[in-house]
Amino acid sequence: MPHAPRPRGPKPIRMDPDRILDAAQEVFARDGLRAASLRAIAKQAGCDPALIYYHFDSKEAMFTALLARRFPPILQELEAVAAPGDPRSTALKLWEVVRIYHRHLKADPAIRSLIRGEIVRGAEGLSGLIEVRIRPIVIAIRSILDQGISRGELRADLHTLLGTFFLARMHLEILDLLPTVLPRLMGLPHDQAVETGLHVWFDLYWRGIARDPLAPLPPLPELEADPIAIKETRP
Amino acid sequence: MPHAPRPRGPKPIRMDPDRILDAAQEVFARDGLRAASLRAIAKQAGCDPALIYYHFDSKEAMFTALLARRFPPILQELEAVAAPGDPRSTALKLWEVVRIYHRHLKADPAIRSLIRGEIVRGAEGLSGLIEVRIRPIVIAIRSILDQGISRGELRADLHTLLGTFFLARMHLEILDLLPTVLPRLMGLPHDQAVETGLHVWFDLYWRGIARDPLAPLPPLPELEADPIAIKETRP
DNA sequence: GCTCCAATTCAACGAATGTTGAATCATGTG
DNA sequence: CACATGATTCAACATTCGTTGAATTGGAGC
Repeated sequence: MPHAPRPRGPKPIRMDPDRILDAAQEVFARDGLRAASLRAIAKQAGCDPALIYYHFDSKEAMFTALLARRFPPILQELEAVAAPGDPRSTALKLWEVVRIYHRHLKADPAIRSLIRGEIVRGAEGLSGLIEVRIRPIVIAIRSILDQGISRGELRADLHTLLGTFFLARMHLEILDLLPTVLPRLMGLPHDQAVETGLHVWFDLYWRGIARDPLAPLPPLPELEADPIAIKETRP
Repeated sequence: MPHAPRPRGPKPIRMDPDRILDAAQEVFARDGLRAASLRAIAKQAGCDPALIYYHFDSKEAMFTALLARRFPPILQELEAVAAPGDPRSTALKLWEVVRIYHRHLKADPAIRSLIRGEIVRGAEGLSGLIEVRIRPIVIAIRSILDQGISRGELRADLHTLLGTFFLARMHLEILDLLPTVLPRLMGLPHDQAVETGLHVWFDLYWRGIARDPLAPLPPLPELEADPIAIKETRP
């Protein structure tokens, strides 16, 4: 056993905390939030589990950091669409909401899982943070619906809070479940399950909330498949 | 420490395996599926953890048993509604689907959690079983939609598989999230959050799928709040 | 070249988990 | 009453988890 004692010190390349977050995101996406272990995250990041505790206070602090780098860009885009100055029709604005959601969340199952499950039950310290992040988003989308009523484009008796809930929530379900459930359940090809599902859903949703449900939807811009790069690593 | 050695044998009352399932259901509902431990279930049931392994082969076998006693009654009721002989209007039939779901799942967050999360990822052995249980339910609901199209009550271009997905899935979301999310997010009273949410949702959904979206819905029977008794303990 | 500090690794701790084997009791049957 | 059998408990097992303290290294500043 005379192999040399392994070097203990730092590797030539310093570990960027953001790279740990990338690894965490990937492991969360694969194993789920609770089942993801720090050891698995460390392995994915290529470092020792203890190093995570040097950069973050705890596992929960990693969640917070994940939320902190993912939500603000989403909120910023949503608030731009919700700004009263935006002259587009309500239908186009809501479809833009779908596109923004889609662009930011499609490639990030970890955040979806976080939003999905850990709101109801789970670490109590987390839910407060999620509230802080999600409430402004709800307000932005809801204001689009409120403006739509004022403009006479949406039915006057629309419950805008629940309408917001329906739109955002079903979007998550479509992203997470359609690609896996539909093929296994009904033998449907899953190639474009999400895109098809979102279009069918938006059509049904719009008929449900529009003042004139039979008026055809305007042409909708395509969904962009490319995920959003969270952080540009400079060369 | 001269306390007498505790009796090791069986308690005067035999432990019914169904009582263990009841306990499991309660603990799953409280802690979630993964976080629920056999020790917590045993404590809730008032027995030793090892006893669970006498009545069930493993933790997974408990899940199977839980599914086996919950799903058949739901399916039976749904298939009765989906029978082509049923003369009721499609709107009433779909509302009846909502009521059946509601009656059986409202008081059983454990099963909802099982349906919700463990389909996508998680124990692979489970998902097959869930498929076996869920597929017939999907078929029943979808056939209601198909019949609705044939009768001219639903829009001809309706995607019935996705329509089934939307109806059942949003129902689960409403049951689980509205009572906890809406009050915390928007200060809404949660007393009748679920009932209100379901009515608003069904109204929107029906407008989305109906051939004549502006025709008013027929009077809908009330939702029954009382949970279904799973097993009658004979006296 | 020496020193100090930030970054990293190693090894271990305590707690919790699913599971098992052996021991113990209760009860019905001969 | 003896005894077999089914039901229950105890104690322990091997893992895994989040977390921590000490040791070790590389590089920056003097």
